[in-house]
Amino acid sequence: MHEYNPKKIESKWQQEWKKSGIYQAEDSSRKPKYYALIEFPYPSGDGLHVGHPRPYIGLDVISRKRRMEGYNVLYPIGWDAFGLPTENYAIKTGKNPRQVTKENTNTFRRQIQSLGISFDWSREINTTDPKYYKWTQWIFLKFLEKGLAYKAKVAINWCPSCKIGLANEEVLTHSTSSGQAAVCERCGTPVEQKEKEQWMLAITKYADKLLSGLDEVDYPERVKVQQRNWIGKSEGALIKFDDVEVFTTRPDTIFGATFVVVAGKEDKFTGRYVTNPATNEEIPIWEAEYVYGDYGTGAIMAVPAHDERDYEFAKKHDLPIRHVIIPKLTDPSNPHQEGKETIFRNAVIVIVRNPKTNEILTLKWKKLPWTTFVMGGIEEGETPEEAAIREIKEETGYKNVKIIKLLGGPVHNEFFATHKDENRIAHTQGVLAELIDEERDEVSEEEKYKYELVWIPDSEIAPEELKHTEAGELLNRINLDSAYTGEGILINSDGFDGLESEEAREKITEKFGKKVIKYKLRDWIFSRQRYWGEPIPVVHCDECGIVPIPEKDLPVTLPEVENYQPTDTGESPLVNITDWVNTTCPKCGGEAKRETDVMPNWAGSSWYFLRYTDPENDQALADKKKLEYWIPVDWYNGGMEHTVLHLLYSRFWNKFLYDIGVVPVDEPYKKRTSHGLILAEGGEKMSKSKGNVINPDSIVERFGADTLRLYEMFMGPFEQAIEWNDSSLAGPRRFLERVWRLRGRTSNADSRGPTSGSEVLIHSTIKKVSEDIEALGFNTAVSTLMIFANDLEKREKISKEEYETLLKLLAPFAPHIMEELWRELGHLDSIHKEKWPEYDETKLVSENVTIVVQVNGKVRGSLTAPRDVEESAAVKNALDLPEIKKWLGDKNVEKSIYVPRKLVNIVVS
RNA sequence: GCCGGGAUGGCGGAAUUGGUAGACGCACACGACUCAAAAUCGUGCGGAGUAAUCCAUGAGAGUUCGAUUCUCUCUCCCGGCACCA
Repeated sequence: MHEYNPKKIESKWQQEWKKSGIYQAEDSSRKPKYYALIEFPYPSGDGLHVGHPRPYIGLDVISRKRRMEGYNVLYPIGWDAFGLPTENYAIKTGKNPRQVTKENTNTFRRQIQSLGISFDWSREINTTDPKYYKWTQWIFLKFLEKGLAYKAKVAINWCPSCKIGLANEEVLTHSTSSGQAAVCERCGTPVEQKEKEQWMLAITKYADKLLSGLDEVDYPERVKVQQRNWIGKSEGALIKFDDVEVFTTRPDTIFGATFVVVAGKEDKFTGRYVTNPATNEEIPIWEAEYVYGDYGTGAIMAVPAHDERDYEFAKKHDLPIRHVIIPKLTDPSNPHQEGKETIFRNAVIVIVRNPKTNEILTLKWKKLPWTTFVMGGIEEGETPEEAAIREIKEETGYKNVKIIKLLGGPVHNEFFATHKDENRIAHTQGVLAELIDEERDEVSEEEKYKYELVWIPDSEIAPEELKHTEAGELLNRINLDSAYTGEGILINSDGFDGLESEEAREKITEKFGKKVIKYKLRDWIFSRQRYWGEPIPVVHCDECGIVPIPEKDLPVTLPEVENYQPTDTGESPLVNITDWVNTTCPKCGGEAKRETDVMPNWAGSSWYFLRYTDPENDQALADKKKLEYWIPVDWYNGGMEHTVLHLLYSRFWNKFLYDIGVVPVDEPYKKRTSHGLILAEGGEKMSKSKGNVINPDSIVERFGADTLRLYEMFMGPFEQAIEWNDSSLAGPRRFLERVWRLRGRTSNADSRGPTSGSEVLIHSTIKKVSEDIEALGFNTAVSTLMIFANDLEKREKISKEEYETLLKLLAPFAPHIMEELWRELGHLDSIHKEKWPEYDETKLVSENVTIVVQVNGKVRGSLTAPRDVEESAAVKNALDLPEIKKWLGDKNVEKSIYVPRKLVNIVVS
């Protein structure tokens, strides 16, 4: 038999597959459809590196398996080719961006095709093709028509190096020694704010739909969390403090609002007073940086008792703190009882500390199983501090104590007082006190009789040993200097006292303000003042204003230009192409100028998955029937870096197109997964500038595409970042060679089925490989196949059926070599059209099982027994094993544990 | 600071309704074949110990007959958010 020569067979089968078109999706088929999608690449001048194909191979394995399972699969590819790097490269080299794009896509195409990915190349698209961007422009006009595209003067993030405005999503915040710096995502230059007229897309109108849609899709939780964070929805109230309107999510705390804070630069407010509409108090307006001018109303009501930032601010400027929300506790062992009277009282709990010994005073009750702190009711007209001092004297006799501080606000505690047979609600104020000296008076006989005093070192105080439900909360507060930001019961809130936060929010909002929903999400700045993008298809006419280009005149194509340099004024280089700019108004026929801004590079990728269903259509972005057949995408894999950019934008566009009746479903992607990056050896990202890029061409040259594919699937968990390791490629290559050589053992074996002993292995292999592939466990799927092949290798004869099963299971991973071996076995048609192997559930377990024997939980031996062996027999056999007897000696067998088919544990003492 | 995810041999990594830790592969060592080398095949390969055996899944505690897996505390690493009222 000849040697395994990947170079020869890989190009042979690639040509063969191309000729027969076996990976082309059918637009009408009786088979169920499956749409697998990867993020189409940006064809940069650097060419492909070994990280690019990882997702392509992953979904290729899925796609190939799906075809074998009888699906009509669409697995397309194209080029996301508009954008800055190409334009900058073109400027630098004096080439035309169109030409650069063509060269780059040729390189990428050749490289990807050398890997034998089962893309349907007949549907290849390119966002820079006028036949494609005609429809990008068409969608823009629909946005315009529906009022979702508009022009606005906004402060944009301007990158002085790229000379381009950036969307919020394209700006990174970096921590620096001097605080936070906003920098350009692409080049790292600090961004400047620049006021400019910009085209905007009203993505905020879709904020709620983008949020609620997440509930029905199968995305990784962290992707959903990131999108939710980015949208940043919060429900609250707008409330007027005279002419200052504030936004708050906690209207339930309004009675604690002791001042108002406005964002900086709001000079007209500072030094003034406004009325708190709830308390009718005059409260001051302060100005602080922690309030943002561009969120909410740019003003807040400050509730220092219940907001950390307000609390810090109030402490610093000595502003009043009023507690209006108190935590609600109930005693789980003594809950309120039905039909009993409920008694309310205000109380103090006093934590008395002796600073000399660092001990805390507790009272150990004599007739009751309680340990408590000093405590008692607050009497009419008494402050909590006064009540505390009085109770200390009465209960302990200590004469000289001082109050250190109140422990935050009161706590609401509900319990049933067994000794009094009544329900109690106590609002308990924690007080911290210290002994000045240890001088004591005698306490009354009555008090002496009730309890003894026990001093406990403060490090040993255990809240669960104290009777008070609120003990833990109060002890925490000793060292805490902060606001209570949780929810609870309202106090000091006039007619709202006793309500819980949630109900109070409703009622207070109703009375003093109005309900409102705010988002962090901003409208999408859609203009770029560059050349290499889709022209925004409108003209500016002195008579008619902004006029859209009629649909029949689309696309508005980019003019050929000599000079692409961006301008320092921030205008597009297109403004200088007067031939192109000067045109006539489609409405009045008068003179008009074309819009010179182009779209951001996110535009083309926001709808490309729709175009694959019908890439040549010149009457619509895609035929409606085809969209109905193919959309939604069943499985979309892409990088985490696109979670709040591309993924959010394309969901937005799809929802819009759904609303205007163009696409059939509102969520474009049923399932989303993400792959981990492949890092250079040493753990750094691969980049041309670092010179650590590994080109797949060299790997294909040395090992072959099948080895590269297999290695990328085997190297580690698909979703995790992993370092490239050149020497590890040898393993997958050797494995393929072994599979190649195994064919020699099958030639004379005409026995059909596997022998009974190997049946368990083959069925469990099929099961595990099938399941692992679905769960992105490609690495363990491959190792399972290696185990299977290793087992076959040890046998003298291999049945054809077993060998063919191995080939079929490996076909999605290493398609060329498996095709070759398959044909060598005499098959006339492709292995990739074969049926995916199925397993028989009843053949997954063997007659005999190995049972591990432990003594006191440590493995000391094993035995073989029939799989349905009785517990008593298993234990008896275990006890009879010589290696077990050794461990038992004359010890007493206390008990045994039997896990069926797995383990016996003998417990001795 | 808050929210996720993670830490297992020299290396990549397996194993979780708690049940033989280190599958599979890389590297390495020794042996066979060879004049020799490569390739291939075989054996070994967490640490200590001649061995019996003991120790070992970031650290410490707990629950359990039994813990990489569950609970608590802590350390470090990665990702996201970061005054959003």
